[in-house]
Amino acid sequence: MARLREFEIGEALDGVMGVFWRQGYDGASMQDIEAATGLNKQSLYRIFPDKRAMYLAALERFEAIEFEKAEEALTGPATARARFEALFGGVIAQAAQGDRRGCFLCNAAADQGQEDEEATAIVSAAMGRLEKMFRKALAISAPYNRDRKACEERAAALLSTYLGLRILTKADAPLRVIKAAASAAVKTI
Amino acid sequence: MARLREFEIGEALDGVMGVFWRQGYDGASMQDIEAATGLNKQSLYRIFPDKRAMYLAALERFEAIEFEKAEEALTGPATARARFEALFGGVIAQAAQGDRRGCFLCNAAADQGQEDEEATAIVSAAMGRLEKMFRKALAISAPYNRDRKACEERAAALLSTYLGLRILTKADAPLRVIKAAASAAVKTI
DNA sequence: TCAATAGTTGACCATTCAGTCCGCAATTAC
DNA sequence: GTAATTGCGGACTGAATGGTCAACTATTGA
Repeated sequence: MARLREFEIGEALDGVMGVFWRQGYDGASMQDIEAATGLNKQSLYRIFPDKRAMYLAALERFEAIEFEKAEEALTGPATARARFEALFGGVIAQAAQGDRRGCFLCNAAADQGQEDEEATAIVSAAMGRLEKMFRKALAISAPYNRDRKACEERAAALLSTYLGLRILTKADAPLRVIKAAASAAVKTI
Repeated sequence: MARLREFEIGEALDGVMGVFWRQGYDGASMQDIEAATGLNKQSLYRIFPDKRAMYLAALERFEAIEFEKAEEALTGPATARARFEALFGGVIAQAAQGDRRGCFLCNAAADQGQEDEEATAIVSAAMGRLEKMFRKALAISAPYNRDRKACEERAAALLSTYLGLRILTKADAPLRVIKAAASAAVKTI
């Protein structure tokens, strides 16, 4: 006996995510969020208790999307090297298209690292899961299917490179450097 | 015929840097900066025209300090691998001591990337210089002293890993992962 | 002594911000 | 129709912000 919601929460969350991704927590005002979602404050506050909840929800949504993309790249091809070529290729393509937003999780680490433990926990957990995914992706090929230590180390190094690539993207580094880094990193596999 | 300044601008700048490093631009209020420097607003505003100038000056100071440290690590030892072992060892030591501030330049990229072109330019230039320094540090050893492409690619990959290490530090990743990443990265040299 | 600058304290201003509230129209189920 | 909810718009609040100003003391060189 009540009116139904006219928009998808997911779509609103996409808008929220975009703003925080681009502008950070403090850099995004409620006005920006209203504009990005096409909703007004009241509708937003009906869904989320406060701005921080919007941020955390956006962060978690980003993580989910990011994981889906990474999983696709890292399970499709049949060799470890091809898998990471696919993953890093996506980063390069993004940078080549002028998308300089970088990685929202990295941004969040820098943005909220000292202020919001919950945000840091989300980021930290995401990186842990990513590392695990990297290890699994490596374990399809030799020597990583036999040598556990090599697998762990390589996964950690690739994760580090991956995050670095996204920082370089955000920092507007020349595409040449981004491509070179990705290329060299893949060759180590 | 005038009273002399009673503090060192450099010391004040160190305080300013610490605050922005930890809290980001928007996250740092003038009150925080007053507390960190031990100066009051008026004295601060006599040195800097506004808050943004303080931020940019702090960023440049960080870059200078960071470069000095990197230069020391990357010119001391006699082999390329030992040089990067020294550099990454510093990052690990910092993380091991619980210093989770990460890299101010990376933070700045995330924090001010979309808002302040000058900050982005500083960050971008710093990364360019860092890449150049990495190349020079590699060029002492084979095959990088002969193979220019290998040198460029390796330098880019190491830069990416280096930035990634600092993000992992900021994101509170387990020390195990940071160490593993550094170890594997150094082995690729 | 005098002029000029440094430094401190506290008041002050305009703006912005997150968050709340109210009124109104629209939509749904009963 | 009625009750309940959604969405919109605008007004509003209290707090915090960056930045300025004025008044006062202290220190310096001439």
